[in-house]
Amino acid sequence: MPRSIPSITVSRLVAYLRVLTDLELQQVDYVTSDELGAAAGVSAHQVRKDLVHAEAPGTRGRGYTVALLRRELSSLLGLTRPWNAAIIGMGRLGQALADYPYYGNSSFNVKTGFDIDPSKIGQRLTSLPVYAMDELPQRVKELELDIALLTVPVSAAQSAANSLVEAGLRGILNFTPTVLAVPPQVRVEQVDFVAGLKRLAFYLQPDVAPASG
Amino acid sequence: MPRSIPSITVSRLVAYLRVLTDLELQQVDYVTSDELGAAAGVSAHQVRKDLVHAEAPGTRGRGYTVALLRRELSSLLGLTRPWNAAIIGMGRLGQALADYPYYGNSSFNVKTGFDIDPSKIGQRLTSLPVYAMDELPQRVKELELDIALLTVPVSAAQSAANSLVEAGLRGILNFTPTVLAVPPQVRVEQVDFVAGLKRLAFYLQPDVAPASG
DNA sequence: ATATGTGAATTGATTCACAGCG
DNA sequence: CGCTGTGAATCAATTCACATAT
Repeated sequence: MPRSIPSITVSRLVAYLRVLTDLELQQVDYVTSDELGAAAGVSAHQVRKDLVHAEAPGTRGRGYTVALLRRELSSLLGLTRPWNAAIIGMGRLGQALADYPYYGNSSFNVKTGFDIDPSKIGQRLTSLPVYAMDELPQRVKELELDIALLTVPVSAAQSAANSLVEAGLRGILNFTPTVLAVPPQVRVEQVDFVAGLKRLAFYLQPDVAPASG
Repeated sequence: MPRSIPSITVSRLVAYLRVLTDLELQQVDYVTSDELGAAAGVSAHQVRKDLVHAEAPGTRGRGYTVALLRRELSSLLGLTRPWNAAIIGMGRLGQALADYPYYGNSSFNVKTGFDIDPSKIGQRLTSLPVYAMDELPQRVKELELDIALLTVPVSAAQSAANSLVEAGLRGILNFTPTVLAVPPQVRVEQVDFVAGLKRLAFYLQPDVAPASG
């Protein structure tokens, strides 16, 4: 039975998981939908509806068991197995991602970088080895890569994505401001901070009414 | 008459604007809702509904005038005036953002950085000057800063946000995986790539049905 | 002919209200 | 008594269908 959860709900589940991880660190045992909602910026109603997807029953009168719910969400979101990632494009952003400390105790292992620039290949600009793009197919198999963090220039984004798909990667975290064309079995998630700036600009205008979201 | 457009619509308008900017560069004169939708990854119906908000009538039988629609969306989104931004937290990510080339011909000017680490202050790690956090209030006024790119460690995020609000900034682009508590006149947009990775992980699981979004 | 613009229909998501359980 | 779990009701967003303009 293939599960199917709307993308917007998945986003909130990710947010709950983050809060629960914090709470567990602080050794909090129980949390109510009210508290969880406040910390994640949504209503208690919303939290309870979302948690239907998790198989972690709460205790009426008391709330949810933090440890149990955290484990359950973690499992639901596929974070109990390791995922291997590579950074495609070792420019400034790629390098920053390579040394980003907050993958933390998470299930993501950033294994390597790729670049077309010969001057970046082989060296260790960061703590990661960097390979040439045409080594992608063999390295994907060798390192069992699942996910690409795509940080190439806009002009190279689609052709890089094509290579990724061909090499067998199934998830792309796309940092370029481009809508990538990929086959349906490949999932793309967008991380576009310039688009974020533009959304901000809209809402900062004096005659625009604040709308949540 | 304060305009009010749902956040999800604003996101799509930003995407259309990007496509239109490309088309204008390629000297394309007209674009249909069909083409625009394909390039932005949404349906033609959706495009036409969204463009109700823009005052740029299309030509029946022909489509929209690229230049006109681009200008209109740009104005609607508040991108015809300059916005001044500062980077809060000059770690790796902050430095990468400081030197990011694609603000391009956009209306965002990243003026300066701030940090609490004395070793980062004053120097020019990047092309930007870096000030101490306690200079924030005066610099916000002096440089007429509008927007903060928040790239401090998670543990410092809320207190930094408080300082930003107090100093009078009204827009925060939040790179930390935290839900910031801010007064209603302050807008926060989230850029959380680890959350993006986690959403990817969910959809990469073999028993999860692909849902769009 | 062709593609926009928009009311109506549909689908989906959120909020409500309250029964049920601890 | 407090808080979860969930059907029902509301609200919002998307899709459809077609009249309308060029």
